[in-house]
Amino acid sequence: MQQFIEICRDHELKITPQRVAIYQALIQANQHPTADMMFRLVKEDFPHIAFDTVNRTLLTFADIGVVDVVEVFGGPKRFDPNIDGHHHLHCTACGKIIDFKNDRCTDLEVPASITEMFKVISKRVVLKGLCADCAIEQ
Amino acid sequence: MQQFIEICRDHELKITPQRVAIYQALIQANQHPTADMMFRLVKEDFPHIAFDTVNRTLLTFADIGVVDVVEVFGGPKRFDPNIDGHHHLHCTACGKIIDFKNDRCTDLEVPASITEMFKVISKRVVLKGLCADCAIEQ
DNA sequence: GTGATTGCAAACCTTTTGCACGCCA
DNA sequence: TGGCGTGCAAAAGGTTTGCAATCAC
Repeated sequence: MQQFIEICRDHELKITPQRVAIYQALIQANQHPTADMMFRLVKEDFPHIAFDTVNRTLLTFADIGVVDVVEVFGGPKRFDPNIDGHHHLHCTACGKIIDFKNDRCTDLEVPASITEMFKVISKRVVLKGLCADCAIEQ
Repeated sequence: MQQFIEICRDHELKITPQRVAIYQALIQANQHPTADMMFRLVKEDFPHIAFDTVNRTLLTFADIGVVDVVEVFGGPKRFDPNIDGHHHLHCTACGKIIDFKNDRCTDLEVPASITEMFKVISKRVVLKGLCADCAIEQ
């Protein structure tokens, strides 16, 4: 939380009760929430908040690196409070996104032929398939 | 094209002029088009086609494996006529998606701890950053 | 002929925008 | 106090749905 306040100060953002509430909900959220999911979550502790505030705050947080906007295959944006280097499994049946850590993926070197023509900021391995629950049903 | 007809037959889909036109536009498209971009493109040869037909056909094509729906970070769905194993660069400034091939990425082994709990269908390395054009402007 | 497909329009959902009011610094 | 941030409402953009007419088989 102290860290969050510092990041806001660094970016000259005011510390408002709404931003604090959204940040707290975010670090509790575990399922790569959409803006709407975050809105419902924050509203429990902050009933008067507007959806619009939640959405704009999440975008602001993405700008300053507090959250990550993750890759999706259509549908609403999804946010990831986990900004450590990690990778994703996407279940094509239920839409769940599962984080995983793996050194072989994280240490994968981007070839020089790419870095010469493209300034790489982030790197992620994305796997599509079926999660355990959905694999059983099929 | 013969190949396309066979795939349709395999999936019991009728060969309609619309589907043929959309398929032809697709193999010419090079920039991971959205449904709307495809609609404009197809309309040149097929002025009377409805946006809806293009969109639904693309989703059907995705179902049968003729196109791939690619990962995006919000915004409209984007389709990829290139279904060979390859990887993506996403320019965060202009939104361009650039394909690249790289054996080290393609040969990356998914650890058994993942495949045991998740049925992997596809694998892709996704890099975010700045393309050459946008890197100059910054 | 029959059922899949198309075109059209409306509905739906998500995201964006403009503006007046309120609050943090 | 000044200007950023919020809440509200409307608009915009993309996708989905239902239905009648049409077309491929």
